[in-house]
Amino acid sequence: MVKSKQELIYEATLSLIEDNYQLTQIKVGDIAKKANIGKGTIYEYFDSKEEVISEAIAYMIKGWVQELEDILEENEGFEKSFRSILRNIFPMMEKKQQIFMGFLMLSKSSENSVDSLHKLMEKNNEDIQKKLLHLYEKIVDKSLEEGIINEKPDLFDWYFAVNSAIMCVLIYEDQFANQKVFSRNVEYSQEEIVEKAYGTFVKLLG
Amino acid sequence: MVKSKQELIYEATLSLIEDNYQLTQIKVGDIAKKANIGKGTIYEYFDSKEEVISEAIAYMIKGWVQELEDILEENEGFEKSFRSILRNIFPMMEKKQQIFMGFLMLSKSSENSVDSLHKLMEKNNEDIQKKLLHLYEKIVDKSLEEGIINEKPDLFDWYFAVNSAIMCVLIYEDQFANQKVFSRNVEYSQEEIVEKAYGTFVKLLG
Amino acid sequence: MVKSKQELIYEATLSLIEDNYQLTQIKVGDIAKKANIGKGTIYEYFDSKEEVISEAIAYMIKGWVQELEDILEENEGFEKSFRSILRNIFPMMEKKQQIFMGFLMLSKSSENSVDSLHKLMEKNNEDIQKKLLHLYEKIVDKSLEEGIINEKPDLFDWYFAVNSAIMCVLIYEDQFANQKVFSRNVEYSQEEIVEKAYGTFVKLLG
Amino acid sequence: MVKSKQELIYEATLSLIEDNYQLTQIKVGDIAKKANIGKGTIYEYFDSKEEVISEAIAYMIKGWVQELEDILEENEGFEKSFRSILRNIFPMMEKKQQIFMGFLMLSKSSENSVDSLHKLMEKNNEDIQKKLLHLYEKIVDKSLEEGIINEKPDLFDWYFAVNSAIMCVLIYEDQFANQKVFSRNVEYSQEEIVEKAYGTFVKLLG
DNA sequence: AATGAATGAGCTTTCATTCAT
DNA sequence: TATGAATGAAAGCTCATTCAT
Repeated sequence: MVKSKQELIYEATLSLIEDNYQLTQIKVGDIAKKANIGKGTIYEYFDSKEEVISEAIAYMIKGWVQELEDILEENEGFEKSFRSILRNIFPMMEKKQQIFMGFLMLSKSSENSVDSLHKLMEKNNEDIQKKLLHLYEKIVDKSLEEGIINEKPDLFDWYFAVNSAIMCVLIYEDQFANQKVFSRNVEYSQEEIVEKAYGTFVKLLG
Repeated sequence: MVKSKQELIYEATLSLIEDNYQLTQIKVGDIAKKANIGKGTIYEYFDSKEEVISEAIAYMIKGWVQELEDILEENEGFEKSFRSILRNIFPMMEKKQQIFMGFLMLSKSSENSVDSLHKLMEKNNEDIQKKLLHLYEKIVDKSLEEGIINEKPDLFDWYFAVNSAIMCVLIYEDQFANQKVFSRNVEYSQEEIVEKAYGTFVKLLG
Repeated sequence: MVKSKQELIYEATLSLIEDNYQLTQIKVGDIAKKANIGKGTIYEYFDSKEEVISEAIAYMIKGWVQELEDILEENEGFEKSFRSILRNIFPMMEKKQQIFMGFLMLSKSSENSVDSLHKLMEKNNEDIQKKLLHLYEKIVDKSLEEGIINEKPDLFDWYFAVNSAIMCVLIYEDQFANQKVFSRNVEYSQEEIVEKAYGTFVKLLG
Repeated sequence: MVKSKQELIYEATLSLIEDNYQLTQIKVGDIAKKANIGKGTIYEYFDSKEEVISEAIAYMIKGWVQELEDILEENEGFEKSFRSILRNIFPMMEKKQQIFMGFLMLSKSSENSVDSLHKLMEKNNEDIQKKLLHLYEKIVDKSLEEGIINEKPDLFDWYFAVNSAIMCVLIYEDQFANQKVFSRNVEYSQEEIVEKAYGTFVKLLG
């Protein structure tokens, strides 16, 4: 299938983010160059640089959330599904940590922001937050069905529990993996971290 | 006591951040205006705008960590101290969420960053991370002394536990307080959240 | 009769001018949209945007001059004809004042102009100027025939006299009609202005 | 006396207009180069390119009107003064015809204009128009005092009379001087044109 | 030491023009 | 013949930094 120009532009943008550009210093010219198209072409499809970036990110995140939902749909048991989800966080983290963490914490912080990039992102944020919350709830409901937890806790509590499990992976990857902490290597296998993460959920809600 | 020029500049910068400027769009001119000094003066004390911002942030965070350590030093019991720490997160969040969350997740993400602001921040990050880890460990050690937990867990585990407790406050403030989630208000009192946060630590390590 | 593509393009262009676009900010895309044709099509018939605009204007002016000449051809007496011409200036002014005034003063001013639109216009100017002069002369000759004036004055004098009569209408419409001048309304009926304009010619040459 | 930066910028702009740039295609970079200053400097003194150009023109015109008023103040008799004014039009025309004619016809034409340059000009136009009208009235009043005309005509009539006299000079310079019209040279001396122009005023109001 | 006027590199965006279909 | 997606040169404007005072 031929990629639409939009997708081409999204992917060029995301690949710049992978190259560790900070969002705010991505240049339209860079995107065009990566995508092998003219600068002007970008403006045929988007109204501004900010729109390109914010939509590219939304595009990526929606993809991620979808991937994780697909895992749930496979109708394996809760534990298997959730562990599989956690395991899938690793490759997602690989290159796009900032975005990943940023969006897990999609926040009202930029509410009064003067920055137009952030203003535009908020338009997508609500939608993404909804999708994410929906995914979290599916996870929780599955654990309920299987009796892993006995009774559905408050919204905040189950949100925080799922989030913490995922955070476990993120924090490990972001701050411990391949690094010395207190001059000590703190290395675990991926499977060990998944174990800890899964355990976090159970401890918090079980 | 007379404020040093540096401090004057730090505070002007931080006050801009409180005004919800995105880091990357703070202008040297704005800082100078806030500080009531000339633009040129800033360059007598710093080599670049990036240096000003990153050091201002480091200055703020070190202050925060110090404040939290001071609470521990007051030699109240563990539970009282830790709850007091958690309670102190709220005002810190108030205006500087982005920074706060950003630094809790001080990460290797910007490792290869093209962005010079982030490059400079890393110089301070290691130092700050060390201070933070140190604070976390003091917390954990205190809980050990009092038998709240029985045996010192692995570095990653205790780090994650303290971090999760703090995250509980952050996530509540950032994503639930004063907002509808799933069209529902999910309001808790500050004390209820402190309760949940403290409980998180206990559940994870207890 | 089917309109030629060229005419279609001229009319789209002129209608943009009526909409009060400044000449220099008319976009090829706007013309194409107005004309309901593709942008590329315009370049099948014209070499550049400037050519389109300058020829559209020439097309319009030649039309005007022709209209005025037709009035003279009707073989009414001089006074009736000239008054009729003056009366016909009003609707011409309506929407295209800038053009109208610009062309009455078609000038050598743009002689060394760097601007390519004006360079191209000059190609048409000479032709239009000739037509206009010819019209003026016909008017003067008619007045001679009827003894309104006794003897044919110098070229500059009769040109200036006809021009002043027309200017009388233009200046009234452009600067007095529907406006306060010195905080006073200075309103005349169209017929009163025609009277003044006609009188101007007679006073200057009679 | 040292020229203010503003004046420097005005003069650079006006000198570009003398070089026959069309207003709309003057580049900020050109102005800066002419003025021997950096592009950025211009934005220290003006908010936009349009502001620079429109204020430069207003600056020039106010200068002209002042020059002509000064002549009236010299308290020579009417005829001498008015002829002197007319004589002074020639050098003003020399290089800035477009502007000169444009402003004599300062018009409501651009009222609904989409073009921001013209929008800004209008802010100055009213002021300039007032000054011009004031000058015209002084001329007329002087002619009244000396009995050149018997009774003060209507506003429109005296405005049109003075304007026509000036137009006589302008049209001669713009369309006849140094040009062939109908293949004939139509050359007059400057003094002959002043004679015709003065005569126009007298014929129209006398 | 402190300043802020001056700078110009570097950015986003526009739009006339081309050309494959 | 007609098209409009693609282009990239060109322009306005911003702002970190310098440096004469």
